[in-house]
Order: sequence, then C-alpha cells, then structure tokens
Amino acid sequence: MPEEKSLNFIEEIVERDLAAGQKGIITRFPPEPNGYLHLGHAKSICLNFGLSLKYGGYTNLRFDDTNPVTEETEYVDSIKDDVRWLGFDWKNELYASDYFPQLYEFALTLIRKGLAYVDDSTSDEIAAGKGTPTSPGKDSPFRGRSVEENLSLFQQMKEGRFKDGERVLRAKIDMAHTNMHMRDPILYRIKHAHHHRTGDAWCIYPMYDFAHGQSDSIEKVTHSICTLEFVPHRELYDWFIEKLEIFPSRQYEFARLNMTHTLMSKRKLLQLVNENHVSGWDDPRMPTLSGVRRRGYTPEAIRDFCDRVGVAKRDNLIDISLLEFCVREHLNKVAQRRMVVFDPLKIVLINYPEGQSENLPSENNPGDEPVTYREMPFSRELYIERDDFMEHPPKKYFRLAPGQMVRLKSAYIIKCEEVIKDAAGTVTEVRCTYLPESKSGSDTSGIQVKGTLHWVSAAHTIPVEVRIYDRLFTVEDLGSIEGDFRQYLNPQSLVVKKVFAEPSLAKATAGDRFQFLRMGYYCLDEDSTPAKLVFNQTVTLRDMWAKEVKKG
RNA sequence: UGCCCGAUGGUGUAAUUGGCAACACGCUUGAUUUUGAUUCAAGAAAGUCCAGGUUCGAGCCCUGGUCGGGCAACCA
Repeated sequence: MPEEKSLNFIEEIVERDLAAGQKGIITRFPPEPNGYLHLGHAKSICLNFGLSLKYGGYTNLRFDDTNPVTEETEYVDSIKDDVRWLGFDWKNELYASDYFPQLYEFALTLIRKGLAYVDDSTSDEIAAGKGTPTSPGKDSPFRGRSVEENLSLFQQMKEGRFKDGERVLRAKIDMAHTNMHMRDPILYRIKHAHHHRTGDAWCIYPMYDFAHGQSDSIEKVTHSICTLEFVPHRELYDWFIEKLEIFPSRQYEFARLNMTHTLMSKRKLLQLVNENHVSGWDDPRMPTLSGVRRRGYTPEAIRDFCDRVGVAKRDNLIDISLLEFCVREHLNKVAQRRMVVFDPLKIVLINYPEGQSENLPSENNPGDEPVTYREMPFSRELYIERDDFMEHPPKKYFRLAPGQMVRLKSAYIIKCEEVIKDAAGTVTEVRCTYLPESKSGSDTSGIQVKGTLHWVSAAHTIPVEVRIYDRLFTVEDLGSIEGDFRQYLNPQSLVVKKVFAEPSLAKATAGDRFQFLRMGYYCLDEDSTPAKLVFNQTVTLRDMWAKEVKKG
C-alpha cells in the first residue's frame, strides 16, 4: 500500500461534507468562451474533474456566456477540445444562456420582494454613487421606486424599449456595505447584441454575479470552486441563494496558478495573438493548452504537473522547470529515440570502403520491455555535431579530439586521425579510422570510451526543419514588473534551423513525439508536408555538461 | 483609510489537527551507463514573518503588529 497522500483543503471540505451525510458531489468547470484555455485552467479542470472522479459524482462543463460582445463559438469548440484532450469527460454540456428565462424569473422574484430596482442613472453616476472602499456610497435617486414601477420598467427593458446603457436592474442591498460587491450590484444590463447561442432573443443580459451562482444552484452544484479574486463575491453569492431560497451551492476559492517566464491572463494572451507576437493561440510558446499540445506536451504530463503544484490559498509562482520535469519524465518513457545532427561536422572514415554502407540496428527506447529497433544506414562519410569535436579540448571533455576515441551510438568506435581546416582556420572535416571489431552488439575490441555521440550518414540523411523554443519572456515574474509586459518578450523565443535527420524520420506523422538523442524531445508539427518535415522542440534534455561548461 | 484573504528550505506543497518540521522540483557529490539522458545512492538547504499569551509541550490555539495579495467594469 502506497502512503496515503495528504488532502488539500478542498478535499478536506468535501470529505467533511460527505461524512456529514451529503450523498455525492457535483462540480462544474465554468469557462467564459472568450479565449483559449491555458495552464491555469488546466489546474482548475484537474481540480474540479478530479474531485468528482475521486468522490463519486460528476462535473458539468458550463459556459459562462453572459456577455455576447466578447464570446464566440470558436472558443466554445476549442475549450471542448482542450478539456477532452486533457482527458476529462463532462456529464452535461451546459450554458448559462440556457438559463436566461429562469434567471429572468429570479430577477422578477427579487423585484417583487422589494430587493431589486431599475436604475436610470448613467454608468458614471452609478460608479460615483458606489463610493470607495474606505467611504460609503450614496443611494441612487431611483432606489425607492415601487414594485409595480420596477416590474414595468424591467419588462420594458426586456422588450427593447431602451437603448444600451439607459437603464440597469440593481439589487437593493446596502450602499454603505464594507464589501463593495454588496453596494447594490448591477444584475442586468441592456445590450442590443447578437448572442452566439440565443441570437437576438434577448437584449438584456445578466451580470456574472447574477448568473453564475444561480446557474450553480440550478445544476445542484455542491462545491463551486473558483479562484481567489472571487472571495469578495461569495457574500453576494450567498445572498442570492438566501433571498431566492434556492439550492445552496457553496463557493470555495483557491489560488490561481502563476508560472515563471509566462503569463496566465487571457486578455494579455489575446493581445499577443492580435499583435502577432506569436503565430496564434496554439503557438508552441503559448501557455495555452493548444499551445503546449502543439509543442509536444502530453496530457499525462500536464495532469501530473497539476497534481504536483497542489491546491492552496496563498499566492504562488511555480518554476517552469517543474513543468519541464513533468514532460521529460513522461516523454522519457514513451518517446522513441532518433538521431538528428543540428550543426554538422563532416567525418570521413578513411579505413571504411568507399561506396559501402550497412544498416545498423538502434534501440527505439532503451527502457522498453522488449526493446525494439530501427535500422540506421552507416557509411564512410558521416555527420556529427560540431560541438562534439574540439581541437584543443578542456580537461573533462570526453568527446572527439585529435588522437581521441569515441563511440558512435549503435555503431563503431572511431579515432580522430587528422583535422582538415579551411583558409580561415575553421575545421571543415575530421578524418578518422573506425574499429571494425567494435561494432555495437558484437564488440570484441575490449576498448572502453567515455563518450558516445549521435551521428547520421551523410549520404542518407534527410533535411528537416526544427523549431527551437525558449521562454516567452525574459523575466521570471511577470506579475511584478513595471510598464508594458511586451517589452519583456524574449526575442530568442523561437529559432528555426535546418538540420540533418536519420532517414527513418521520414515516416513520422503529425503529433509523433521523439527524443532526438542528446538534443531533446521533439514532435512533428502540423505544418509538415512530406517534402518538408517540421519538428517542434518540446523540451531539452537535462544537460550536466552544459552546466559544467558554464561553470568554466 | 475600510473590508476580505494569506504568510513553513530557492520554488511548491505537507505535518496523523497541540507531540522530534516531511515530500517533490531545483541545487551539490558519487556510482552505473553505447544518450554528459535515464537509473541509483548520498548531501546541502527552513526551525515555520515578528512580539506577547495559553500549555508539560505551539508551525498549528489566542491577542497585537509587520509584510504580501485582492476589492470601487453596464467583464468574468
């Protein structure tokens, strides 16, 4: 039995409720369809769906579509794709807009109870009347209207007798309340706008506060989980439930996910898209689910990540290296190994017959239970990484150098015999001898070498494009910067290279994930054509040597 | 100048609810290795924001501070 993992504070609440006799739980994931889902949403999705999976119950997918001017069907579709990709199934696909008739009835109820009124004030007047956090607001001059007049006016609002902004319906609570959200919050506003689902059926739309909690209640959601910025809304949330005498859903808040070197704000991400700082919502540098998916991240890795970051109420800034650890850990298990030379240096095997070649088997993944192999052509002329040769190597360098021997992965041990340079002194070719008796799998040479290099046969290699990504922003904490966040965009966040791949990669299909030996994890991008393969770098391998070099 | 949250190694999350502060990432060192990857082993790193109080005993409870975050969209 593995050690029982400790519960997060929401699980504790759920277990307490269950122990107190509650029969099961219902949660919901309530995105507004005005942008693509990002890693922060993944945390919420894993929490909400994870809870109902763990405690027996279900989770609804409910679109909070109460603002027709920013919401679109494109977003609805992408959100559904992303939730499914992450690996979760919702019980019901619902929309707050489904509840417009019911919500309208709720508004009528409040008016009849004398708890809501139509306000003719302008937006500015209402804002001014709100007061400030440290000073009370003032009652609207329209606050005292009779129930009949309010009913009539609200009816006229619904019928389209007024223009946008001319009137609103407000709750009648307390303009001096210490909680700003309780100072007669707006319930309904007029928007003569086309809604992605209800079309032109309505010209009044409920505000978030009047739609969200009641939607939870209608669905009998037991635990309505949201982020910390909604804490002050909870008092209002409960007020509606009490006054309307409806199912008592309960709201609980947790701290949203923040990550180093990136942003988790839909508004700012939209700006990056609109201003073409990235190629789209699914640009592999984006922290969106469609972005990390295209980058090659697996749903397993994302879920593992969400599990590891935990759930609590204090502000946090998760190091992006934790995310990278999670992908590496999963990809190490599932990605097939391939060899690709990024910056080629020609090797000529002077004792290997010209015109000859042979196929050498190489493991697809050394960790697989029965190890499987692919064939790699080997010949007299090869490419290795330019970094893997040094004419004057430092002490702990155990790659190729004059007089030194290295192993070519899955092939032979070679020894550097001669270095050829051009007029500028740049090494253009390295001549080596190979040890025929050192062939992988049947090595009788008895020689042990420290270094093993990846390589590709010059005559058999296929050119491919590789897109190498780095952090989107140069600063760690985007939340604590002054000025425009765009000035911190990393100009080096995308580097495109033409590189040399082993021929078996020609068979790859979009979405396939590989480990390019010693280089990193890559996946085939959808931009690929049979004539031109494009690979996205998912994440590099851990690199102790790079650290050593950096230390100097 | 109000109300509401929060504070535990560098980061994140725990601490059987009052009993020797643990786990993970990151970092360091060593072993293994036909990937300087993986794997394995070891280690450094907080005495729990501060000050009082309750208690045999406080990271947990109480009081008062300090610091950080949120709250005044006809956004969600």
